[in-house]
Amino acid sequence: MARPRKFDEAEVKSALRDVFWKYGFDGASYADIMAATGLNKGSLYASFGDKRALYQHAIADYARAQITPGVAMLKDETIPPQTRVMGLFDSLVKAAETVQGRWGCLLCNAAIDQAPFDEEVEKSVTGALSRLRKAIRACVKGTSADDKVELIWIAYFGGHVMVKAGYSKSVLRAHRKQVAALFD
Amino acid sequence: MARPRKFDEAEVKSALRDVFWKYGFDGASYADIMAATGLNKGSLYASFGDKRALYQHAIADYARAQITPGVAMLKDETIPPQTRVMGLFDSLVKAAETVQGRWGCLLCNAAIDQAPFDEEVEKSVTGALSRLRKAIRACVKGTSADDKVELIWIAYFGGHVMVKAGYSKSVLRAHRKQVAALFD
DNA sequence: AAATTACTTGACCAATCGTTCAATAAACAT
DNA sequence: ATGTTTATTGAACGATTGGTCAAGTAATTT
Repeated sequence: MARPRKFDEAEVKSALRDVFWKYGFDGASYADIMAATGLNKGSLYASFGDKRALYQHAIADYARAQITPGVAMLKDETIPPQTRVMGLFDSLVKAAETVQGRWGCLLCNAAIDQAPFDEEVEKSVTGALSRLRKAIRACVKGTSADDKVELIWIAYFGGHVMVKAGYSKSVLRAHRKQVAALFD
Repeated sequence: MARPRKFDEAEVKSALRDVFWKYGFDGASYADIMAATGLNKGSLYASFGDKRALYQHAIADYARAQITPGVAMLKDETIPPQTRVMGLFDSLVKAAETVQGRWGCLLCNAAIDQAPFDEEVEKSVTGALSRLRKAIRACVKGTSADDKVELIWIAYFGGHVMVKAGYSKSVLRAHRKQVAALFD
């Protein structure tokens, strides 16, 4: 062993997550990244690799912090399935009031503007998102369940995007109501 | 009068539209723009202004080519209101099969990644999109009409985004069906 | 304390970014 | 045909991009 790292890896990763979340891959410059992480390029390269690798770390951290808890909640069998799904939209409405929430969903953003041009990103993003989608699927029973899941999914994905595009919470509320109606 | 322009202004504008549509504002380099338009930087600057001005031209051309016809169709009183709205989703499904359609909607893309940082873009985009939205509003009557419009709107906006993100037509079909159900 | 190991720094790289401009070319008016 | 006006060209600008690396620093081991 020799000199240990000065920084906290988890903190750096969540800083990476935030900076790419806010600005996107192209929009985030090394100046932004250095400011957010407190590390300079050399350290970033030595520890994590190039910019695309940093982006992958951001994606992984977003999945850990946002998707995994959501999946866990959707699998919580102590709650009625409908309530679990609605919980997803409750947190979406709540997120819309926070600074980070207004940046949309990092994975959805990545799916839109990076996945078409980067196969590695495409893999990570669809991997994480499909975990969430499958968890939703398990909460929906009955006739035309697949159609319902599609609608819930687009409501979730689209909801994030609408928030990022600046649409007000009332859009989300109407949306949430519509998803609730699917369970009647 | 002196030397006239060698290029066709409408052709250049639609080339601008396509290149920004496909790559986004940040993603489109002057190399791309020059290749698409056939003009070099100097001519572009002399004729249209800087890059943001080019982007505004692209937005205007997209509105002319895509939004205005949609608004006209929505106002066509020879057709039942419901059919007009469904026509919007028919063309969305059809667009999903074309190359350009898979780039999403230029205005929605702009609303997501440029409008938050550029007030001029924000104005143009919401201007054009709200024309469409108002035309939808006029097609919806009865109780909770506003809620229905919100849902149609997010279906339209979100539908474009989902296509750009690579989701298959089946998503759109389920979505279309859901909008149709609003009219029952 | 000395040696070893690895992290951090900041200068530096080539490439590309958006932008400008002087020089050239072309069409109209006289 | 000549002069005027405008369009086009392509080289060049400084700034910034993502990426590299040798030198300096600091913690651990012997």
